[in-house]
Amino acid sequence: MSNTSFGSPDSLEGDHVNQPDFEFSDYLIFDDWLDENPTSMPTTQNPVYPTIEVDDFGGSSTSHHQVVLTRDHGSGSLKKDLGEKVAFKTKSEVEILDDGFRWRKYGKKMVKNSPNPRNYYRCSVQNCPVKKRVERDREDPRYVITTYEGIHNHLSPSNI
DNA sequence: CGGATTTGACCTGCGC
DNA sequence: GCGCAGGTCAAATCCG
Repeated sequence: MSNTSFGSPDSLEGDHVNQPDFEFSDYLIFDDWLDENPTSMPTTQNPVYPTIEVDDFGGSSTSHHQVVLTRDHGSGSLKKDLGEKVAFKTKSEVEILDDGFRWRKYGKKMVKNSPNPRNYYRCSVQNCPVKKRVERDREDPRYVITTYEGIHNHLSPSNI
């Protein structure tokens, strides 16, 4: 897969399009953060869209992450949710960010809401029910919206 | 050879 | 009841 259609000359780092250093587990801290701020707990009635700026990723690039935590745990919900549902909005040229886990793409779909295709990934670990949805922002193709669904059953890919 | 990727088809839920 | 949109599967293909 050598699709480098997004190889824009406006490279953030010049060489490394894949941040090889940062631990994606850092993102998961946001979930804890939410847990400690129940007053900020977003609901289906009052969604909260906190914006977190991370300017120390790998120490070489500045990234802005908008975190949208969705707790669609309504008692009347007919859908069965795998657990947590977290959406990240990340400024990146590539959608395949090295978050430390191994993902296997299992689908691609063109969504009506966006001119860009939406990609579906699943954690390569068999026990892991975690799914990931990646799509580009409709208004800002430079941004990638990543939605995680579920919780990893394993500590880290290194522990497989 | 094994694992990952691709792409179209199929299935399900929801709205009208 | 029908159509649309989103989500998932699975066979074929490619790469390391």
